[in-house]
Amino acid sequence: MPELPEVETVANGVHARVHGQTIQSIWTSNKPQTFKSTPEVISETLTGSRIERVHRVGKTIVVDLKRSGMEAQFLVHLGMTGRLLVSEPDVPIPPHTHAVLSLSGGRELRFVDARRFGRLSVLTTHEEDDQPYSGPGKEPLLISPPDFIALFRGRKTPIKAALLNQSLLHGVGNIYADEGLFRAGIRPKRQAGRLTRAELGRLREALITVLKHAIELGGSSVSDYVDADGVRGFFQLEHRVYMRTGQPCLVCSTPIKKIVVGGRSTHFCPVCQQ
DNA sequence: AGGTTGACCTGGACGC
DNA sequence: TGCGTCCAGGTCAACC
Repeated sequence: MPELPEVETVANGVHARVHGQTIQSIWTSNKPQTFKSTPEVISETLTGSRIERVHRVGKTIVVDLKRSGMEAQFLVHLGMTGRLLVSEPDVPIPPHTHAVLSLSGGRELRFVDARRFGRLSVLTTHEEDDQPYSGPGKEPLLISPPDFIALFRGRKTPIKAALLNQSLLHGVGNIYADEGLFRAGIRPKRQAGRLTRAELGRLREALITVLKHAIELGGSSVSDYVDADGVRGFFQLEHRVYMRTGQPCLVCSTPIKKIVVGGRSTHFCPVCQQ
């Protein structure tokens, strides 16, 4: 499931392959749920535009576009199983392909998504007060310690659920929430607003460490995640609690427990995390 | 308004 | 072998 490190890996890989190229035409499937903007609006905005930059905001891939002075952004959310692939046109179109962008360099940018939780949309900046896409929350890799602490003040929800709330911190999903909480030694069910400043300080550091390490390893491939070249990541080999239910904790050998928090499976060490 | 729950999807794992 | 059931989870709408 693509979270911040996977999305960043894909965005960087796509950027390296397509920036500076012009979108010559676009094909879209007829699956309306995939399109937050209508396929017509997406097609109008993208066709003839040059790709200036591909980067990541939260879990969203942002494609900066420019055409005759007009600026726009193409937003790609991978959902659970979304893939953004740069392919030669003679490579067969995989099943569940929902958009194909033909590029001036001869290759295609393809959006493939079996489970269809992914979303495509466009933002146009017509006027001066239209801001580029900034996401629903704060960037985990950039937030200061005081701002991080302030996010959770007064919150009664479990810290695990608060970490998954993208309007607070965006980019963290189920894997890195569990891994961050383990490395910070904090129980997922603790009330967010009752964590001490020291604990939140540790949590921020743990999240940054684990996210950066995962980016270095190309992300976690737990289901069918692959980067822009279709290559899997390696961070799943570094997971200490996620999907390790019943296996011994790598620190204290206590079996890892699995519970449900905020409707999501949650893995933790009952001894190391208090 | 903050918090919680279920719907949306489909492939894969599992049980009989 | 094959069928049915369950599970995975990012996000959003609906509800409390």
